[in-house]
Amino acid sequence: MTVKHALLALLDKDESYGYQLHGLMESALGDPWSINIGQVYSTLSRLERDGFVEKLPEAELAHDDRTVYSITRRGKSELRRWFREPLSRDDRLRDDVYAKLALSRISRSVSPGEVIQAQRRQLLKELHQLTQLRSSADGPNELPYILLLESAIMHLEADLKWLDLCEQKLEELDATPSPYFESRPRGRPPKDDGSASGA
Amino acid sequence: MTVKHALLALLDKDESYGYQLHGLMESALGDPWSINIGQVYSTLSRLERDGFVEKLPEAELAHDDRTVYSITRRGKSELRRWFREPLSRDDRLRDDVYAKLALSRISRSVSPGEVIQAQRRQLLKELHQLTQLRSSADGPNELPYILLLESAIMHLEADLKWLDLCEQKLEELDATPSPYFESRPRGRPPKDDGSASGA
DNA sequence: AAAAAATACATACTTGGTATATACTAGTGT
DNA sequence: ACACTAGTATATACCAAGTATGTATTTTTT
Repeated sequence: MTVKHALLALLDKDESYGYQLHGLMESALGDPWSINIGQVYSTLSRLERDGFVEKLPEAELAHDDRTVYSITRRGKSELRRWFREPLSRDDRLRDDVYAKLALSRISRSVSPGEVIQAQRRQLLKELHQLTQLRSSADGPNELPYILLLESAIMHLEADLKWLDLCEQKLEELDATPSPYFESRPRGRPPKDDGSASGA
Repeated sequence: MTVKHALLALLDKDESYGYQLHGLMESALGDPWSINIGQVYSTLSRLERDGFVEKLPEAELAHDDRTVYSITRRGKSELRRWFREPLSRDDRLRDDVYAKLALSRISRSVSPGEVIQAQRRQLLKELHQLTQLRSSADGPNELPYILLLESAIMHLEADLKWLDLCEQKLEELDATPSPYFESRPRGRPPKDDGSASGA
């Protein structure tokens, strides 16, 4: 979703063509947002299909080897809509690490403790790297980049605190015998052969 | 990626079929991870293609209308690999809200302040909802779900703190006249017509 | 002049995800 | 008894996002 609107925003500032948009996007949003050049072209053609951008007539072009796009009225209104609409963070409830941890309790091919430890090592490594970057990024023009780093750092710290919480809670669990993470199908039971355990 | 390994983990516990796996996945990982049933089948066929799972021979089936899969040796080893390998969080550097904020400074069709405010309202709303859920989820069997909620809450709080930081930094910026978020292409300059400003 | 790098676009492919079509079974109401 | 609804079960078509690759031209470097 965001790539689409990033291109719209860039085109809202000035008409442009695929290759240039690719560079603009990287310089506007930084390395982590630099996308595959091919994606620029496919996204542009989808935007054109939906009437958000249009090709400049060739007559106005200085170079026949470039396909220059400009934003349309529909595109501008879509962009405004996107800007005003806040982004939902409910995808935070679909966390990969959580899933892995939960699955590790089911599958027994690895212990949750191991998963937590390995994950913590990784997070500490990444936190270290980001902190390095953060302290070396001090130029006055780097404010946006610094804000991005701060964001990532804050979330990494939250991840680490959460791992501690998990470890603690799981220890409490292991002390008691009750079976958590019990997993059984919701619907009709497996019906192996017509035998025992009928409701 | 995770859906693939979730199915592997479930099959590692016990052989199963698509429809059942769908239910198992929901009861093991909770609502936010409940996926479209169609995705189970396409993921299973990809897993089969890659040799991670295989269909049970029909002879062993009690019901000819079910396609039961079991995990293979390759599948088990892939699963172990995934469990031991920590997940990278470097995608935290590709934050949608950050991108939106940066783009809002470029496009001028909306002010960064507005974006921050709208986003904060949204986050507060979501935080409220999660806090409600958190306090009503107190059954002993809900520990995993509680951990998930805690995680989401912690990250929402980080988001909110980050928005405050942004607001503050942007105010400092607006007080000074220097042009941040300057965006120019990296490569060859636009070459409009063969005229001024040649290198 | 030749080699390397940058510019520019397009297409094929993979993956993740949604929507939809189909068919069968079991229970429920009238 | 009949229709309706809900549940079980699979498969396919479709779309969007993203990667890899192919190709051609131009500019810069050696």
